[in-house]
Amino acid sequence: MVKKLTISRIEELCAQKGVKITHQRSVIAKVISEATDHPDANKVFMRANKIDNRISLATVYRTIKLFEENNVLSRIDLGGNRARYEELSEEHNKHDHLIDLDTGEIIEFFDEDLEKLKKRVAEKLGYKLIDHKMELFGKKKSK
Amino acid sequence: MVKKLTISRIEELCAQKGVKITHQRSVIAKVISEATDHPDANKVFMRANKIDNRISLATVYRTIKLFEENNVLSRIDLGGNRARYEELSEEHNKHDHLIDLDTGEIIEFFDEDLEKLKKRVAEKLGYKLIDHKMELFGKKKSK
DNA sequence: TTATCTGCAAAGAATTTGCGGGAGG
DNA sequence: CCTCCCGCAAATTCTTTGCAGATAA
Repeated sequence: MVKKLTISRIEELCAQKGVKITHQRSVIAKVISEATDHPDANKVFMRANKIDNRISLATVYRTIKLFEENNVLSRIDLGGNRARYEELSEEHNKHDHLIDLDTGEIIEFFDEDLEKLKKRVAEKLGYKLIDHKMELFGKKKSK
Repeated sequence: MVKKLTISRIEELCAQKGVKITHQRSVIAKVISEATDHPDANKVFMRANKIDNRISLATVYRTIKLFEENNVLSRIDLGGNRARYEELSEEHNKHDHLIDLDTGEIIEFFDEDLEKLKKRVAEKLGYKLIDHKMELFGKKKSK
């Protein structure tokens, strides 16, 4: 054991779901929970490894997959090849992404009407909406 | 020259945009235009290669990239690792995807209100909406 | 000819896996 | 001990590229 880290939301969720939290998993969870930039696996690795250099890239991948399978983490596609990740928010915090095509900046947003409409559209097709992903790509309007 | 193929919509678009159409590009365009299953690069290769075995996987990748850059093709993320593709529809035909979580079936749909709302949400954030991707994941409601 | 395009095989990048050693019951 | 976990390095998988010949303008 190295030191006790504050418990991240991901870690809480894991506890709820019965996913065992080891030291490295805890560090990886913390890194992802605290990230605001939707890091890819390698970024997560670098940050986690900086906190504790006993953490390997393989473990980062294994852990991310474990988290994904247990729905405490979500993979997002922001164009480009590598997968990027973010903490899976609670239902009422779930947000979408708007990517600034000029700067690459990612704006998170939530729109109640949009969420309702998604649900309604799925219903109309005979489906119960379980999950969804949406990315808007836009350019800032010069005032 | 082997034989004259019917001209696909992708090919038309290329002509419009001044993208040179070679024999292999024509075959690849045709394969993608006619596909209804959002094939990945390898599937496109196998189908194109079946039509004309002078077509290599490298060319498929190069051509897909060319098409993507010229906006006659769009890459979609349906979960899983590989990129998948579909013909880019005209503006008024642009659709989203609903993925059946039980069967993996992909349902294409278009909802006018949803499109308008997306645009409005982007505006509200100060952006002009250029493009967007949306996938809904749901389960069929047992009647 | 001159520029562009292709196939092939090799290189790269991202992700996964086999294996033997470790950590914690 | 027993089981699950981890680091390491090798293996896979998907995609890109260098090169020399083929094609087309």
